Amino acid sequence: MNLFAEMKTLTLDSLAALAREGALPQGLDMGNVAVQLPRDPAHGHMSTNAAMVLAKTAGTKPRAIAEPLAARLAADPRIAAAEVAGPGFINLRLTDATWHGLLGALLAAGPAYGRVDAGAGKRVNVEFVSANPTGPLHVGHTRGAVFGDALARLMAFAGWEVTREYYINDGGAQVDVLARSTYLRYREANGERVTIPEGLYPGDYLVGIGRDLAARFGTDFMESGEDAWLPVFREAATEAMMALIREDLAALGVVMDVYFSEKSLYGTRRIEDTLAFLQENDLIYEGVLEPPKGRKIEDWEPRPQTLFRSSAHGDDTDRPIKKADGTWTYFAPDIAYHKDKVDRGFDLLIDVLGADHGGYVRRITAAVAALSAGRVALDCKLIQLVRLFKDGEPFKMSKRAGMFVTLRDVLDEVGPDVTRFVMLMRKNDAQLDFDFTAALDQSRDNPVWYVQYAHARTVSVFARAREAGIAKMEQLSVEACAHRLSAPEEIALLAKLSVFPRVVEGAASAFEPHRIAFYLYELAADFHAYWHLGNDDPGRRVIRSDDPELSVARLCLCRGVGQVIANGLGVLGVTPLDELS
RNA sequence: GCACCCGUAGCUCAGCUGGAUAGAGCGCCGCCCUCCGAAGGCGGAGGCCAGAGGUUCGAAUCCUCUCGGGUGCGCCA
Repeated sequence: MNLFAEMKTLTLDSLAALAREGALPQGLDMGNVAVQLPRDPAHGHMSTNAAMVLAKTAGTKPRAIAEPLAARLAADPRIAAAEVAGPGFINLRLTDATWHGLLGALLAAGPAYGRVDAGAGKRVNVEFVSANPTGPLHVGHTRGAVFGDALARLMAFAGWEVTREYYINDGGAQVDVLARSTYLRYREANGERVTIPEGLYPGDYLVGIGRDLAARFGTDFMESGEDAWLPVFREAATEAMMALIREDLAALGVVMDVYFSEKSLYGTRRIEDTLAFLQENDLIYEGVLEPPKGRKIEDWEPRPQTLFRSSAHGDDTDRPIKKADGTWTYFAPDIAYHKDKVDRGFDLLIDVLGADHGGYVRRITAAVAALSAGRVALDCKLIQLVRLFKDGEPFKMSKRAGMFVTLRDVLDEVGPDVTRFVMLMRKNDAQLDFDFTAALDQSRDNPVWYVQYAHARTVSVFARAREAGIAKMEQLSVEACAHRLSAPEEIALLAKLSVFPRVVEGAASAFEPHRIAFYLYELAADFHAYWHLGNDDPGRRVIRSDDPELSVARLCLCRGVGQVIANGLGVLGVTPLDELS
């Protein structure tokens, strides 16, 4: 049930009726007509801008549209009052019965409340993390993982069919570096003293893999040349790293649907075929790039390369797909990979990337536009840096990875739920300061705790009700008692609950899961405020042993709040708590 | 030099794709509570939305320019 959608439909129907009657010109563009949430509660529960938006093209004054429209809207049984106000807004106040109906629908829908059909079953591919398989995931990856997964959940909740995907960069030079680093650990496990030279990966996490390989191959590769062991070690080390990464993601609550290997693109003509396709469309040519202006590159010399004409699709320059020595740049397999995604029939592609990949967005977007002839949109979301703090001090690096704070380090400090919520309290393109101490604080200052506390209250109140002997609790239905919810704060709370589907819709269409987190914080604040009213005035407590019917009505309201918090947290991938530790 | 992101209360940030008198938390000031309906509650001050133009009924939001911060810019991915 989406009251905003219902009211918008009603508004559009009313406008159509006015047009039929000749009160409005036929065929007006209704695209900008909206039903909105007024900032000021004095302006009613909802308002519509229809009269102002249409006045100009209708060749009349806003009030000339607003008056008859308001009269029609007011005739609807769900609407208590429709008043023309300000420059031409129509402010709507809904009847109490409408709100009571909403609560019934909410509780009936349960976990499905808030789902919308904006995606209409269209298919979206969300690619995220896609870290090089050369070590454990670090904080930066963690934020990307949390964002990508929450976005995937959000899109699914908004009616999209979602595929979560991880692109394994196992084709480039960095996996050779990994193999060499692992080989040294293998020698170490065979009793040799090794030092890891500059340029190789020094992290402790390779020690165990070296040991495993020593157990598997004994000393077989101690005397061989690199040609012999490199492919073996590359394969084994990459596999081990991906296992590690899957475990890290699982610990965070992230499960991918598809792991796509870059390597699978080589030797299968898939890159060649993709480029041939572009060639046919005159998007590939041999040429020489201009050096970037205003920036000195020491050893710049013009070289002929194979270039992709990305400037034909919105990029500011063309991009190399082959190095001067004729081998592929990373861009070539990336194009083939995105071609594969397009061919798999997705309607929308989303890439979640680190902010340092900002310069890459234009060219890959151009590539997808070219590959799909504009049918498939690619949207790249850039994830900004995370700065970690503990007790106000910058958080120190990990012991096991040697250089960076790992996902495991973060989980060890605060656990997956807190990590996820905190990382979703900020827009993806804003830098995030994450203070472990503050994130575990039990006070209003801490949004995670505040929202969880609200949920726990909506649960614990039922135990209190039983203790208080609310006898008819189990027998009374929402329908039978909801009419007792008439206090302004109760209607206001119901109105807040009615906004949830609308928030979901907006967040999904903007690819902004953080909106859910902020909504939940607001809802929690409203609920706590409602709850506290009972401290000063026992008559406003949820549980009134002298009035079981009213108690049950208020319990239903609590359950509704709890349900929405649980649903919202579900979208964020955070487990709602029934009690606080 | 060019491109992208950003600039909102003293601080950290929201602002529902253009709506009405710009919001929250912290900090500050005032009042209340010390009750297991616990880990606090209520209220107040605080703003030229970086600046200047433009678009229109209406701009923090869209366009242009300026200033200030971040990121990136062939042979890494």
